[in-house]
Amino acid sequence: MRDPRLHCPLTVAVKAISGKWKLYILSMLSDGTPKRYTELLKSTCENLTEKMLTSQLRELEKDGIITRKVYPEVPPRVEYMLTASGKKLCAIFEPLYEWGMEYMKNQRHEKLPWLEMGLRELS
Amino acid sequence: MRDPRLHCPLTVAVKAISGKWKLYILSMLSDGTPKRYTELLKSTCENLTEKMLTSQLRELEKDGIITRKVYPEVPPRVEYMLTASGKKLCAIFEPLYEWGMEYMKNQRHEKLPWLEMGLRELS
DNA sequence: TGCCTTACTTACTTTTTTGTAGGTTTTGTT
DNA sequence: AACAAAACCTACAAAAAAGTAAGTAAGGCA
Repeated sequence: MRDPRLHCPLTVAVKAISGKWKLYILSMLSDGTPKRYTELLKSTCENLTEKMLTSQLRELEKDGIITRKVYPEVPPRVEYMLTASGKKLCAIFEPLYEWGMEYMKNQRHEKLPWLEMGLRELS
Repeated sequence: MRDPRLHCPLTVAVKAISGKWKLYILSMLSDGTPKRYTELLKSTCENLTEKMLTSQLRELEKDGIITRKVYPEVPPRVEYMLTASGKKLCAIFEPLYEWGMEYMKNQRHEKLPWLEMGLRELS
C-alpha cells in the first residue's frame, strides 16, 4: 500500500510551507514587490545562510509558490516574487496566524521560568 | 537578538502541526469521538510505531491541542480527543486543504514519469 | 592583470527527527 | 505460576534537515 499522506492535499500543503525559512521568505514577498536574493538574505537579524536561502527558494519555486527571474547582467540580478498560487497561500495564513496568537497566550503559562512562576503565585 | 520566529504566531502554528503523524492524528480525532491509543495505532495502513504515536500525542497534548484521559483499569484504557483549541485548528484546515488540491493538480504535470510525459505530448 | 560584485555550488559536519527492537507495569484469567 | 492485554518507555541506529566553510562564473573597472 502506498502512503496515503502523499495523496492528502492538507499534508502536501503543510509540507510545502514547513521548511525552516519558507514562512520568512513568504512574509518578505507577501507585500507584492519582487525581492532580490541578497535582499532576502540580509533582511533578517538571524543567520540565514546562502545555502539555506537557495534551497528554500528552489523548493518554493518547484512547488509553484514563487517565481525566479534572472536578469542577464553582470553582476547577476535575480528577483523572486509570489505566483498566483503563492498569493492564495499567503491569504490562507490569516486564520492560522490568529490561532497561533491564542496558542502563544496559553503556552506562556507553562513556559515561565521558576522565578517568574514564584512571583506570580504570590499575587 | 532572539529568534523572531519564536515569536511569530504563524510559525508557531505551523510548527505545532508539522510532526510526521500529527495531521493523521488530528484527522482521526476530528469527528469528535474520543479515540484510544491502539485505535489510533491501528487505523492506518502505514507503519506508525508506538514510539512515534506516543511522541506525537505528547506534543499535541503539551500544545493544548488534544487531551489525554486515563481510565484506571487493567488493562489500561487511555482516550484522546480534541480540545477547543484543537477543534478551532481543524476548522482552519479547510482552506489549506483546498489549496493543496490545486497544488496537486499542478504538480502532477511536473512529476509524471517519462513514459506518461511522452504519451501526453502526442495528444 | 587582478580585484569586485552577485548569486550561487559543493563537500563535509552537526543536529534533529524517525525508525528498530527490545523491556515494563498492573491486574485478571487459565 | 505462567500468560495475556493495553499503553506505554528506553537505548541505540538510520535518515533527513540544517549549519559551516570553502569555491565558482562572468564581465566591468583600476
